[in-house]
Formats: sequence, structure tokens, C-alpha cells
Amino acid sequence: MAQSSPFPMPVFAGDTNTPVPMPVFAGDTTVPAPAHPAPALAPTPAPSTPAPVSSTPTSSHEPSSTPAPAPAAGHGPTAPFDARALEPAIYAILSAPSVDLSTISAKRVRKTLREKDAALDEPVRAHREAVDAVIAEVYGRVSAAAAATAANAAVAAGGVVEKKEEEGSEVGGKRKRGEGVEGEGEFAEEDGGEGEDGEDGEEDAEEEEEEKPPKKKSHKATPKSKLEEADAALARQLSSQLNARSTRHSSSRAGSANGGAKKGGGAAAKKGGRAKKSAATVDDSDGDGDEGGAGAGRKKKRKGAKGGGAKGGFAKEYMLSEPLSILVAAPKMSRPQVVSKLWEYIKAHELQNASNRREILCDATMRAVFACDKIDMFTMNKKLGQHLHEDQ
DNA sequence: GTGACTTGTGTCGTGCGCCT
DNA sequence: AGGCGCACGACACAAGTCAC
Repeated sequence: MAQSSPFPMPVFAGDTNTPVPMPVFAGDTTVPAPAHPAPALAPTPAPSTPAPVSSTPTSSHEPSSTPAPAPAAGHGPTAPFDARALEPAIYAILSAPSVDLSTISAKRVRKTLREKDAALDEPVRAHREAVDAVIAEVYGRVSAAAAATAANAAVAAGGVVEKKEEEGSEVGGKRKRGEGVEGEGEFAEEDGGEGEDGEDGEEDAEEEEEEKPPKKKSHKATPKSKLEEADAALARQLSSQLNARSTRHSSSRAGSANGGAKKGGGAAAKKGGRAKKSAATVDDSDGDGDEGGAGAGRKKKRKGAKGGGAKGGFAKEYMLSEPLSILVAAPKMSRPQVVSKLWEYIKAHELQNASNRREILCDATMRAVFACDKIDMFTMNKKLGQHLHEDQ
């Protein structure tokens, strides 16, 4: 799991004005000083043969820093294709903050290459294997550097991470694994690694755009302490990153190789569940049609699903512990019902503390349940869980 | 009207592998 | 190469109550 930790980016972050030892390509006359802050491990410098870099950026997408390798353009259609010439571009792709080394694939890199420069489309297709080889090589270097950098980053992490925390939580908190995974690199990116030189401006903008829309926080949560939210979000992110990396890898591989169903149910069970969901989704989109706001739509679905009869969430009934069942006079109830009964009991016996009505003074019966003389109403809710057991 | 507190489930988003 | 299916994490929401 060397890749589990991130990119060489942290180097950028603190090192934005470090001269970039990017290879300068012959014929690369217009490309300005390589703006891309090359990480410690710059791509193995210049291919022996001058990189066939197009002197004119092929697209606005093209990061000025990555010497747009355009073999076709540089060498002409007949020139022999030199996959090595793509190294800088590949390096740029692999070391991009938005790239997760643990999940990136050669296929994606090739795709990105072609997207970035249409001129590469043909050569990359035609020389896929050669390109893959170069990708693999570059990947090795990048991931090795990432691993090495990770150590340093971890040390300096304290402050940096905190900063990232803030930014991350601002962006919206969480959602999307992509974001979570990328998160590790984000701070570097935002810190100016790329932002400074303006390269990738368009891409950055796109990323931001992508991040905004999906965000949609619960109205409930908003008012909460933002700090807490941020902390929680970060915690989730971190844990998910860890989980995602480990599970995703093992599962996807196991899935293909062994058909290993991680979730335990087995393929059939999974399929069943999956199909169910798909159907629901389809139904919904078909039925409601509009679906302007995901939130509203979701709510609708929710209700519909619930109406279906399935007892989940709060509607789920639990077996009550003995003392609690005595207290509420029932052996089995849903959580809300228990809460209701509890309050019924509390009021009937006037167990609320007069000076602090949030506090409940336990009588013998309640003491048997909560094991204390007085208890806060919220704590009561917490402890309630200890007395609810799976039905069966 | 809102916050606090609980947990299970449905839905969504994302990415990979397989298949055509 | 592109499309599709699957797996999985994250999120939103559901009921009940009281205090503020």
C-alpha cells in the first residue's frame, strides 16, 4: 500500500517557487518556463530524442506546464512514434493532484492523454503497449516518490492537515469518494502548487464546478457547530480513504478473480439487492420525471419506500431488556415508541428535576434501566440503545 | 421553530473489471 | 475501446420527545 499515501504533492505545497527541473524540449520554443512545479522526482528528463512537443498548445486544457507531447505534430505523421516522448505528459497526469495513484489505470492515463491532445489520439492508440510501458515506468517513479514524500508529509502533516481540514470542510464536506480520495492531494493543489502558475486553470475550475452541485447538506446539520461538522467530515474522509483503498482493491480484484463477495452475502444476495435498487431508481426517474432537486426527489422516494411496509430505521422494532420492558410495559417496541413511553412514565411519576427539566430523577424502576440516580434526557436516549436488542 | 439524540435503510456517486 | 454491471462509501431521512 505504498500508494495509500498520496502524492508527491506536498512537495509542491511548500515549495511553490522551487525551480522546476522539467526537461526542456528542443523545439519547445513557446512553452514558457515549465510552470508545473516538478516534484522532487522530475520525470526522467528528456527523452533522448527531443520530445515531439507541439510548439503550440493544442488546447486550452493543456496545462502549459506539461510540454504537450504531440508526436504527430512534432514529428509529422511519418516519424516513428516514440512513446518516451509522452513521459512528461504522463508524468503530469500521474502526478496531478486529482489523480489517485491507487486507482489510476493505464487506460485512464491513455484516455487523458488523448483528451488533452487530440493529436495524440492516433499514436496512443497505435502504440498502446509502448505507451503502457512508459506509463508503468512513470507510475513506478511517481508512486515511489509519493511513498517517500508521504513520510515527510506525515511529519509535517499536523499543520498542513489542519489547513486542509478547513478547506475540505468548506468545499462541502464530503460526499463523493473521488473527492475524499483526492483530498490528500487537494491541499497541495490549493495551496498553490498549480494554482500559482495558473496552469490547469480550466481544469481547476471544472473541478470546482463538479464539487459544488452535488453538495446538499441537511438543513439539520447546517446549524450545528461547523467545527464539529468539519471534524466529523474529516474523520469520515480519512477513514473512508483507508477503507476505500483497502477494500476497493481487494474487493474489485477478488471480485474479478475469485468472485469474492466481500459483503458476505454472496453474489446472489448482492445481485438481488442491486437489482432492487436499480429498479427503484428506474421507477423513480420514470415516474417522477422532473427530478430537479435530488433532495426532494430523494425524500419522495424515501417515503414511498417506507410506505412499502419495510420496517427500518426508527420504525424497526426491538426486543427490550427486562428492566426496560417492565418500565414501558411491553416486550417489544420501536425506539420512538419507547421514548414516548418513557416520557409518559416520567411525567406520570413527576420524575423531572424541577430546577433543570432536562434532568430526569430516576426512581427504582428507572434506576434498574439506567443505573443512575439522575440522567440527562439526551443521555437517556443514548443509553436507551443498550436496552434494545435485535428481534429474535 | 430549532437543536439534540438515537439507528437502519434507501439512494446516489464513483470507479473498476468484464464483456462485446 | 466503449458500455454495462457490480461493489462500496457517503449521505439523507425517518419518529419521538423536550428545552430553549
